[in-house]
Amino acid sequence: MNTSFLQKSYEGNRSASLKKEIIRLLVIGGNYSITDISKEMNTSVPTITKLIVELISEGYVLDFGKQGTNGGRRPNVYGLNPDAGYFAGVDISKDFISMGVINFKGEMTEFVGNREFVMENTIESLDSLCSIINSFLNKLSIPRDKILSLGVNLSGRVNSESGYSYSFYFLGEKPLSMLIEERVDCPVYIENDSRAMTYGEFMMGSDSHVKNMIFINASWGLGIGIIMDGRLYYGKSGFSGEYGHFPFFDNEIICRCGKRGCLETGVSGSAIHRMFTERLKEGRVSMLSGKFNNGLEITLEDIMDALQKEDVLAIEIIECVGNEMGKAISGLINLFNPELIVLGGTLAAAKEYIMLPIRSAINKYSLILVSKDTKLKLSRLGEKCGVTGACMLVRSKTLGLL
Amino acid sequence: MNTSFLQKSYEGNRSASLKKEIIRLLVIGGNYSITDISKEMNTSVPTITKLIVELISEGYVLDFGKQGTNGGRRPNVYGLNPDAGYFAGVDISKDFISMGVINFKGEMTEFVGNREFVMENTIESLDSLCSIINSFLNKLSIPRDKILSLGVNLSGRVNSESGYSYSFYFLGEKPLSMLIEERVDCPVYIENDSRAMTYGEFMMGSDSHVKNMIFINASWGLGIGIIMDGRLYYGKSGFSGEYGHFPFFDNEIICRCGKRGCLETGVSGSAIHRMFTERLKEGRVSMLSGKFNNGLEITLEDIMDALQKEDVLAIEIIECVGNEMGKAISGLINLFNPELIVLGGTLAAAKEYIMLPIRSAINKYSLILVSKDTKLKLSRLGEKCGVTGACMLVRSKTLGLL
DNA sequence: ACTAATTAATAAAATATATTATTAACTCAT
DNA sequence: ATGAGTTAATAATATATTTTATTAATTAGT
Repeated sequence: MNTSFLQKSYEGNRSASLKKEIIRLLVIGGNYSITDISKEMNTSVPTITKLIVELISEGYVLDFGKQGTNGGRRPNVYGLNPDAGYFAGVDISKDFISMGVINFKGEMTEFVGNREFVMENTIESLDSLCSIINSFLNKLSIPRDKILSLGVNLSGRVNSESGYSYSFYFLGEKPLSMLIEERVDCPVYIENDSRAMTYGEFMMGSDSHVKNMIFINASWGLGIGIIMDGRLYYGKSGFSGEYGHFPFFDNEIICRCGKRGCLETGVSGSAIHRMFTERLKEGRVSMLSGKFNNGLEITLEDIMDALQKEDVLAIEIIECVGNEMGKAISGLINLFNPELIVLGGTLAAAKEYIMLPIRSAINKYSLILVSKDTKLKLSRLGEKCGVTGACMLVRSKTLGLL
Repeated sequence: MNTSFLQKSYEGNRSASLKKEIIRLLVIGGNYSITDISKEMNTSVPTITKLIVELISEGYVLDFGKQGTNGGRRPNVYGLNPDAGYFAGVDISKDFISMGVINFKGEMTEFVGNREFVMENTIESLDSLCSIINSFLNKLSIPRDKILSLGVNLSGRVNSESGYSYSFYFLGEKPLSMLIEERVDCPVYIENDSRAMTYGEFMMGSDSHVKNMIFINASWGLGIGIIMDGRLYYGKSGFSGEYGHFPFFDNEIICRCGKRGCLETGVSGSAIHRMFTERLKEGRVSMLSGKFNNGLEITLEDIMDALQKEDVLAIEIIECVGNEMGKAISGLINLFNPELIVLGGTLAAAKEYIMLPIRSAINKYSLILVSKDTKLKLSRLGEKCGVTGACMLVRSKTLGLL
């Protein structure tokens, strides 16, 4: 019975499912002694011992020797073997892609951030994407067959289960995950970007005990991810979290989804970009006025840079958007009563410029009894959030931990 | 080892937890044969046989004899013993209380609907409530000690775990559940009304396979309940679902929560009541004009009655509110990607008068890809929804099935 | 430095659970 | 109505898991 616990056909097998539980524990909690695992899993020490021995011989687990003591005989501690396998992640945003790799233990060993890449809805663009991924993976010191799977983040509607992406790379009958799989020769899971980021923050964030959290991906668009009772929430087809298209405003701005009044039209990077260029057109001055008057395109990144340099117009617009975002977050607090809300994505770089108006709007618009439960934080992972999430999530999917 | 599987101290006990699983199966799926249970639970037939024999001798399960066949030897089928115990539920709304009892199998054996009762935030009001409950329970043919527990629904912020109610009956240091327990001499669990109704609809509704649903309790206020991945969602302190206080409108109407712009100020029974009386003041005519002009109070129930009689003003206002509600529901669809949305509460009596504008607003305001996943239905349970939910939920809590 | 107390790991015995074989109860086609 | 095929229930056997006892390794106090 030296078959891997990963195999699906062994689902009804107690020993395989206990092994999965052990792996889950080690994934979440790092290193454990046999006694701790035994207590945590309500399973006897001899049984755990047997399983750990097997997991070691299968290469998934390492014995890290004696641990610093707390009185009494020192236990051996066991943890995941970092070299048991690697997981790659790709995060595709509007104009950039980022890529990375984590080892079996979840430590990021490679990262390439914000490589320019313009996504188009064509097979050629997909080919070019996959060749970028391939050359990234080939350059690694890790042998290619040690990469167990690849996670790919996309924005918009993504059905992670079926592998279809409906908003980007919707190219005919085959699911996108299969198309990529054919090109990179490795199991591929696609995922909605906000959801992957949420999982990354959930797994790597400081508050690891948090069981109910909302992650807000405020980038060009606005999406959220939901962790409920410690599990990533998908919804019926994996389309949950499309908060950006909540009918929030009574404005006349047409959203990229075709509807009007969407939250995204007032609260998102694209909204900031629109408002900023509108103000410039109206003759408001900014440190970007020069570039603008020369007929050059102002990017969202330009605006975020200007903000860091305390550009008054940028500050003003961020504050205004932050206020509306705080109002929108208040709604989420009333709806979810979460323990934690994490703000991530491009706009999170605005730090206190955006957090301050958000906090004040929360005080104004949410039920105090509910919102006093809720901590609000900035993402710890920053620009690595998407890739970290892609990697962590693809590891969990591959190991069957979701 | 003839101790009840209900006892907490037996949590680490495999046989007790398997018994709980069997009970859970029987609660959800009705009657089962031993072979079916064995397959469903991935546990061997002899083990299940042993446990079923024990559960029968403990009085929880009955052998219902041979089942209609499907080829081969006919199996004995087993199900919950209806008389193993009873669960009482009380639903307290603005002006009425309803009460009921279910047997162990979940069948409602007693129901008293809409008894007039005005809730006030005083000990006297609580005393009077409890004496109503006591006289209801004493009049039953069921011996008092067979009532295993009592569930009480309240609107507003209710922490079901701690037993505190913060919006109503917030009477000093002791939790409300304890105060009621002292007066009715039976274990008491309090719950938010919308959440209890959600659970009732989830357990008794037609789509029993649905794992992701949202229930909308549109009564005097507006609350929702959330079922995610087959589990009732509470949030950190059990305050989730306060959609009525989502900052939705840019109006100047002060909500009962003290804030302005709350969804409830435009989408709720109280909103309909306000709009209706405003129109009457403005001189619009309705079949309620006479009553109004005589200086009598128009109730929400009056308006709903008028609607059934096709009162034009009532129809007009319901349609307008339905449109806004549909917009709000669109937001929920985008956020949750649910499989099912059930509309319940007082306003559900408006049936197609309100469903039509809701449906058309959903088409207008939600992402089609997401909303085509979602069925929208009226509550099947009607006025029994609250009590059913209270009973079903208190059974699940008592049996440890949540 | 030695002993009592504490925790870990292992071994032996006892218990629980699953597998397999056997018997029972039924349907359906001939 | 008879026997082949099917499913259920039970009995016997084999396997897995836990419990208890034992040994090992360590700390803290004297």
